[in-house]
Amino acid sequence: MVQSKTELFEKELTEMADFFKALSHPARLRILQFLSETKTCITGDISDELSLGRTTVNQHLNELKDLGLIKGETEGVKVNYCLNEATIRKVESQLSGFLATLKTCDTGTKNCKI
Amino acid sequence: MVQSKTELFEKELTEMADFFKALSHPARLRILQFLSETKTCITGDISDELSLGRTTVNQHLNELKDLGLIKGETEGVKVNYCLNEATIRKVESQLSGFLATLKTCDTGTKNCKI
DNA sequence: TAATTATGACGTAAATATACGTCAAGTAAT
DNA sequence: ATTACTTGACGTATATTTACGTCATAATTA
Repeated sequence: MVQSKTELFEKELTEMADFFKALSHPARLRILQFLSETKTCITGDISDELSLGRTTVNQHLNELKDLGLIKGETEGVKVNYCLNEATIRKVESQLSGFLATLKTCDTGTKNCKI
Repeated sequence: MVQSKTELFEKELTEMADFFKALSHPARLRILQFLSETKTCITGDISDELSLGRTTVNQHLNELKDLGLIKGETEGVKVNYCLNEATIRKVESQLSGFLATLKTCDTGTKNCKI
């Protein structure tokens, strides 16, 4: 029992950490950016855009999909990927909310060494 | 040469991803929260607060320090840890800036399957 | 000075993430 | 019907992360 201590933390923190994790790889950021830039639902091989193999990109897509950041709707053989703007807005407010509450002590206060 | 393809992405995306990665673990979020809540510079063992060993916490602290999210100033034997609010604000604006630009296509547009 | 305390450096086992190849199955085109 | 195409499932090698123990070192304290 060396690992997996995440259950020791509050659910909210863990959930937030999961969203940050989804955004912690340049390929996934690029995918989100790409889906947004094209202003369409992209079908099929996004791997042409990134310099990564199809299966790798698919893995990244699934991670984004699992967290609800993108949608992937099957249409025949192909799959249309779109941003899920609802979740993105939720994440945006949750994460910036967290960061916004982080305040340092005021300079001069007891124990404030800044 | 199986990995480390991050150099294939734009520097800006990679830098953002690095910040998000620093925030992708509940222990590190908890540390930031704790440093903020106490409104002081905490000296010494934050591991009392989390249910993690000292060396583990130290590792997390170093990751946060490497990215400039916290400061750790040595004072004798002890070390005072504080939030680095400047960097936190930078990350905050970077994050919301990135997410804010992510827009889906408009419903009804060609290739928009929403 | 000796004991205690605080921290850093180093090593390491287990877990997880990353990148990709291969195969299978379903759909569409010929 | 056969072929080509698109995707998902599975396996896997390598890299990285996580959690921690141990030892070393420097600074206090007794």
